[in-house]
Amino acid sequence: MSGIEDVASLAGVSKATVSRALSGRGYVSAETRLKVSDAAASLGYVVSSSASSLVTGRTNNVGVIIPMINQWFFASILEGVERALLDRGYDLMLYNVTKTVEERLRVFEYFLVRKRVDAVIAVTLEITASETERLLALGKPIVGIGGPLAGIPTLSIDDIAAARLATEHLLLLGHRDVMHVGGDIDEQMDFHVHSKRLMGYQEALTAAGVPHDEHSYVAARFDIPGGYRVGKQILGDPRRRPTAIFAASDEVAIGVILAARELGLSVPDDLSVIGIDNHPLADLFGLTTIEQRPDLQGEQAVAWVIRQLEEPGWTPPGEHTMLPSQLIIRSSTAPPRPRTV
Amino acid sequence: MSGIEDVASLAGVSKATVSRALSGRGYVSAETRLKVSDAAASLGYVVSSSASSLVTGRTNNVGVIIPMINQWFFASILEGVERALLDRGYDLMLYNVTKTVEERLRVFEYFLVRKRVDAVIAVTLEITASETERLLALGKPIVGIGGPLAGIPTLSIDDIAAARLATEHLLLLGHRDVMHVGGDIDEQMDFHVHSKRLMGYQEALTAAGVPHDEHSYVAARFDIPGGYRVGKQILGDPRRRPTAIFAASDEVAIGVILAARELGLSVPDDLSVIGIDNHPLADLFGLTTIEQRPDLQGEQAVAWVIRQLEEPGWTPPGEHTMLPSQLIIRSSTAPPRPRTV
DNA sequence: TAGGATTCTGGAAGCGTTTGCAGACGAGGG
DNA sequence: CCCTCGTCTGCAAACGCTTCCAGAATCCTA
Repeated sequence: MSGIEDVASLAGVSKATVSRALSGRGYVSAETRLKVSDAAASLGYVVSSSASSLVTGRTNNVGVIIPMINQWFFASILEGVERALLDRGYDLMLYNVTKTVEERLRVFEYFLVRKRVDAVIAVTLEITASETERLLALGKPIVGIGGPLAGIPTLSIDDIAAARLATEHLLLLGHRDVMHVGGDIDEQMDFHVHSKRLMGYQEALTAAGVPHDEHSYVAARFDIPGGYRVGKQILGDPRRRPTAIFAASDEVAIGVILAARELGLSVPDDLSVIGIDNHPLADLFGLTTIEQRPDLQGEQAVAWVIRQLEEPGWTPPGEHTMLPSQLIIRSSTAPPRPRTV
Repeated sequence: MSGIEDVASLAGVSKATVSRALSGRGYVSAETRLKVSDAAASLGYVVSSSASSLVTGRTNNVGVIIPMINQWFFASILEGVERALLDRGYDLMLYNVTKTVEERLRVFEYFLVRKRVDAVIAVTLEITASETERLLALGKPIVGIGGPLAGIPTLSIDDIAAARLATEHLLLLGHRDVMHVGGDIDEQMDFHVHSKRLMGYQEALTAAGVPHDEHSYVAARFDIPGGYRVGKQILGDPRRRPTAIFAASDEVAIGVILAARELGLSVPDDLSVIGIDNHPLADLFGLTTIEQRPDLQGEQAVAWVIRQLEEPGWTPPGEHTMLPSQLIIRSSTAPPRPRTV
């Protein structure tokens, strides 16, 4: 491995000039710049990032804390973040933080603090006050996806509005017996998504004067099998069966659809189903849904974090930014079948 | 941020001793070690990894090149790799390399070379000879998941054997009309998985003396909608319809099952379906499959790479290691329905 | 008790960059 | 014609660690 010294002597200039020529900082004549880059290329020289970081204090790394990878929402965020970071010449350091206490501790106490990252993107991180404090104490830009989260700028869709929109769609079709299959409130891995979607659902019903109680909401594991299991349970009992279900995610919704099919129920004739996400499988199941784009959320988070890095003093607009989401109507929702008296 | 100097003066020792005490290298008395770690803790000191890397030449980073994240197989590998690396105190640098030529170039020419990683794990990387050469030229440990790949150690399941096993299971049940829905040979994102699974299928049929031709194999996009589309196509035509389908992945198999259901066909009464993976959804669909554990493959790759790092000269056993995989029988396969004459 | 081996510690020399400072040079304005 | 200003370059001092080396203290062993 050749160092800057070798390039300097080959190009017939000093190390300082090589550094300036290659980094584009400070004055270098066009002619010298060319000589230097030729020399560097012919030697296959690349700057040592450790040496460079040591003096500049910048690592060109961004740490990403994410609770899981193997799920559409999270994987999409990660893809978006990765793409955006690489585009801007930053590297991505991945920290998959699960529920385990010791793992969380390790990441917070140890990894993030070692001067390895310039900034942090925290994805739906349920975080304690002391952890927030620790992150802020780093003095590094940090943006959360999800939220809101006291003290750090976050972005997400407006979960309440999205849930309201979904529920209103069902109400508008004429449904009066709408159940909500959501995530377990006690088990939300993130910033209260589950309770916010439940809230939006309740708001819509209340506004429309449609009665609802605690039996209108059932918790499910947040994936297809989870939706399936709850779907089987709810739909198996004809007296309990609603005319429409608002599922808190497309995966749950698809599980419900599978359960309905298995019970011989037609969607949407016997049951309307709506979800949230616009998951890649939504189209296959004709699922009406509220779209969100986690990849774009990832890109946005990167943009903010980089902007803070390159323009000190700048801060993201507002504590919690809500991205728009829109209704996509497919074939899983329809007016309720006229009641056979 | 306090430096080693501060810790040294607080503990009343030299920088050298602090370094030794904290890193555990060289002689330090128990008493001094304690003083030093107390001082470090009270100052919130952590070593600067740039400074440390600069002198040791080690970054404690491992680069992971992966073609996609949003798919069970890849996400699982990534989770396995991440967990294993963090456990050993290494950080993970993520490079999501898609098909784009310029992106590949950028990663190979630029990112990996900047002295930022100690080793590389390449996941199902379809790689040119010159790229391989470039990777090897880094002189850094590198392990591939997938393979084989000339010159670098790789690991994967034995795709041919797995496909053979799956096909044999169908043959053993008495099927003679078995089709294969696989990936597009021309589009394989990785180390010839698709052609190897096709080959295993053909081998099994040939060995059993069951005739097969180019019409026995149909290419599908490698996901649920892909399997669904091809399933609709194959199963829609009663004259063409086989009694069993071996799908090259569980996602494709699930798509086929969905198509069959939609056509009013019963699985397994009218059609047996088997896949490969043991995807989380396999259980929900009662899918018989050949299990593989991408997370363990990831962990294994990490183990090899770290061992090479910590024990110079050691190399993984063999060029291409094949992991065992096993048949999991569920309800999607059964003997063919007796022919109604 | 002497002498070597072992344990412990500090000084100082790097590791490979970036950057402040100063000097050199040419151009342009008064 | 002199002075200033903008451009260009090199010297040398960091940046914050690790580690070689040498010296001191302690412990065994003969």
